[in-house]
Amino acid sequence: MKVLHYTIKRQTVRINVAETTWDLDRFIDFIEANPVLGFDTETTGLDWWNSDRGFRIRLAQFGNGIESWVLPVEINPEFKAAAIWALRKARLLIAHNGTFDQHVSERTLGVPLEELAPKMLDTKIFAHLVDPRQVKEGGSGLKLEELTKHYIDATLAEEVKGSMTQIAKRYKVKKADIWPVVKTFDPEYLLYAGMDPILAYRLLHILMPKVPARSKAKGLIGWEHRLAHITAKMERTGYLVDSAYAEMRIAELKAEEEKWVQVASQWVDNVNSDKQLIEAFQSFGFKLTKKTPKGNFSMDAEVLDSIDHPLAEAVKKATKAAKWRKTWFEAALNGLDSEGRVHASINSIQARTARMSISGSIAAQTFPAGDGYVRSAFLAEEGHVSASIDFGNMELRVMAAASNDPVMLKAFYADEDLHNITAIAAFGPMEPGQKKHPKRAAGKGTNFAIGFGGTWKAVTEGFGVPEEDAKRAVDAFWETYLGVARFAEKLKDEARRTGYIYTATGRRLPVDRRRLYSALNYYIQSTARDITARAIINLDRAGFTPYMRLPVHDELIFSFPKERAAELTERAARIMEFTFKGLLIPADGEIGDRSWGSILDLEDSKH
DNA sequence: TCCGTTACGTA
DNA sequence: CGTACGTAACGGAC
Repeated sequence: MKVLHYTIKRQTVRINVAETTWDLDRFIDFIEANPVLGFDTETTGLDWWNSDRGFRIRLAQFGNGIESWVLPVEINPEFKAAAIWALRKARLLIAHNGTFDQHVSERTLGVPLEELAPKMLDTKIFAHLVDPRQVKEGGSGLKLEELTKHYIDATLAEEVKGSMTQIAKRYKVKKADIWPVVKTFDPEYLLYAGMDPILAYRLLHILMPKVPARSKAKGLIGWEHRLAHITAKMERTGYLVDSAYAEMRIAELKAEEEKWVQVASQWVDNVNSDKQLIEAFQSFGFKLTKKTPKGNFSMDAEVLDSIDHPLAEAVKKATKAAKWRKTWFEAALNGLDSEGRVHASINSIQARTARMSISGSIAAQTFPAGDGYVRSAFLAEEGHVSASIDFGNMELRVMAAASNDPVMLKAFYADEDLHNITAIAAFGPMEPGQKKHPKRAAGKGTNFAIGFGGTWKAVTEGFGVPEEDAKRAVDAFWETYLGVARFAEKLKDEARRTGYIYTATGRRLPVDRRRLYSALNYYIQSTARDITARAIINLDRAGFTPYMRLPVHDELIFSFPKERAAELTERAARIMEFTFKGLLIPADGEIGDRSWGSILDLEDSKH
């Protein structure tokens, strides 16, 4: 047995590293004496779905606040058996981003998600309930290193968590490539690995009392863990990829890119270099004016659109083709497992407002809307069809219900078009027989922009509404929806006094006092997220998880057996819909063919 | 090799 | 005084 020591704030912690089977007696004693354990794994990478072709677990670590054990499970099957035994023996397991370690445990140790999730406490969830802000927003951050720095010891965070960077340098590899090559008994690696369960254990005990009483009273801790378990099951299921379709699009986009790079090459040798483009356009005599926040000349789509020169068109088309190919189609193919599926990483609680995010091989939340161009690369199971169920007007309905605004509520109860209502308030009534107000766009832009915390400028820039119309519509909004105005003021006042607002689910959201106008948006966005989360949890209880593929903000994507698709879509939509403060948030389903994209290509699709 | 900046896709 | 994300790329800093 190897023993390492490290000092956290003058307190010595001990890391035991098992070297031979004889060491396991003491490991077993430790586990039996500690029913609540910090837990972590070290692996060869992040691609847990490739456990049948190269992905391996290397170390399994267990610990309390002052002592941990590192089992190099890769060198000894008895260590592996001991790790499995410990996972089963533990009453509670504390891990940071425990979802990853659950996937690893399932795929490499055979201990399924269903067994670990009920006793897992994830410090990322606790950290988010205490302070959801990123470090650059003035918060604690959500990564283990950031939390260690904020709550435990800055030096420790730098030394231990930064040590993998140093190790990578020593092995002369990139930081991302160190995981499979670092030697099992490299002392720095063992220290890094052995500290993680200690840090997770300590963090939980620091964070637990800081979780707001209202969050605890509303049961948010248990609720978020259940949600994380369900999204982990969605990750495990993965999404079937139509490789032939992706390959076809890749070839098409490559040809497109080459064509336009060729055109651009008369003037620049790199279409992605803003520096070269600025020089080129200036040399042609174009006067650039738009600046970036840092004061450089801007070279975005708006600027390129305004320049009447073949280079501008070539740059737009070449860069777009390259980006679409790499970001969506090649990412999907690169992430394929041995069964032709990709596994997204669903961060069930991520944004300031707790919105979920999806990263990795299916950046679903950034897929181009409007048609099925990208989504057609993702398929329902054999014999299944794709279905999408989304909430209708969720954020505006939340705004209406939360503020109890009589005008807005009346419009929703009477099933009237709220964008028309806002347009009428600003510009007068519609002609008899008209379905759409001639200035409905200004009404729509205003309704959305206000929800974002915006002003008339947002309506102009974001929705292409003339300045005068935008100003008039925004003024009319606040004069018409007095309940919304009062609610926004109430939230601002709460934020001004306390630095926080609370949502109906008991979530506490910090609001920067210099940006009080964002309080309304935080409330709405976070409440909408919680309504989606609630839907996911209720669908899970009703047995729908095997059919669920991805959450996309106000929409859930499913793979349903073809013959039962209509019935299941209807049942799922009824489970999803929710009455928030007396107002129904309706859910509506659409069924396509095999691919996700086919839903958007339906003739009568609302997309 | 890392990181800040920029651009751009979504709700 | 326009919210929240993730990804790709450049180019200067190390």
